[in-house]
Amino acid sequence: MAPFNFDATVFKPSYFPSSDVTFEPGRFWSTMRLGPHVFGVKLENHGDTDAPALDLCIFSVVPPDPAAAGAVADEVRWRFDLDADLTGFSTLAAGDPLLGPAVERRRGMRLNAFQSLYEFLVITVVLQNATVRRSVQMMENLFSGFGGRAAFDGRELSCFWEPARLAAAPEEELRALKVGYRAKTLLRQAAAFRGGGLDERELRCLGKDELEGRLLKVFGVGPASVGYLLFAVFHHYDAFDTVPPWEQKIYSQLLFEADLVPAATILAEVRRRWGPWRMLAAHYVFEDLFGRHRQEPIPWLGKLLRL
DNA sequence: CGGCAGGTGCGGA
DNA sequence: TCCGCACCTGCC
Repeated sequence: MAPFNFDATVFKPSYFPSSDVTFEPGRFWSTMRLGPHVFGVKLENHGDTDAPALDLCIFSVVPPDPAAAGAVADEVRWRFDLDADLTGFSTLAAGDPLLGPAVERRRGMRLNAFQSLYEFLVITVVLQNATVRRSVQMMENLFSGFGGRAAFDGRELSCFWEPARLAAAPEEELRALKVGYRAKTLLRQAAAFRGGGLDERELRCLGKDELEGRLLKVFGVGPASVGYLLFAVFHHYDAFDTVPPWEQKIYSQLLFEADLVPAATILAEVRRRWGPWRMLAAHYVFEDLFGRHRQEPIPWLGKLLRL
């Protein structure tokens, strides 16, 4: 679906770097695990924002059968939200002085979580109560302890592990990877997936409220993580019902030009301004801010980002 | 060296 | 339902 902005979709300035994905203008590489199989995925941009065209190349140790290749393609389509129709969103943005310029600069950007539900859950756990640098360190330690490496197309990237593999490890093995008290959470989550009690495909069909309830039952998932999951993994554009402490400071500046505004005030404001599009809108404003910060450092943001 | 970070589960009011 | 507290680790 047009408009589709390849570069703004595959590269999010606010995301922490991770060795399972890499990109350059017009190209994106990642590993993708589907059950026991690990694939290399390469995407190339062959169109432009108003006439999008993508080339997908799939790498594997043995040639994938058509069904497996189709499954990878379907996942790419879902994870980059390629079928999204953002017509209503564009109309909304046009009349908003904060959102408008951000959408103009990143027109056609989609949400992007190039991970499965289980994998993204691991990401939310390493984000908890940690600075960015430490999150990166924990994630990379987990890749080296439980994940693997896949070399394809002249690159070598990390890949995630199967939940069963991590679930079988003793807690000390995880603690040795410097994840601290998160070891218990990682073990319990992996065990939940090993048992097959959480089926991502099935969960995608649920409504937001029921889905949220199911996710909150997962050990280690609270209000902040569930918001990230609902938006990034399940594409609920309105999943902005909680503000984590560090984002509260950023939205206070963006929306009110103040140091710290109560969370409830921020939530009421984004509902009023952006309604059912509020998380997608916030995503645009956020990525635009971080993107501009990379080009030309924004002093107040620099102070908030503890590396 | 104590405080704190891109939260969460738990026990008690 | 709401609140206070502990929690790995590493930086400030």
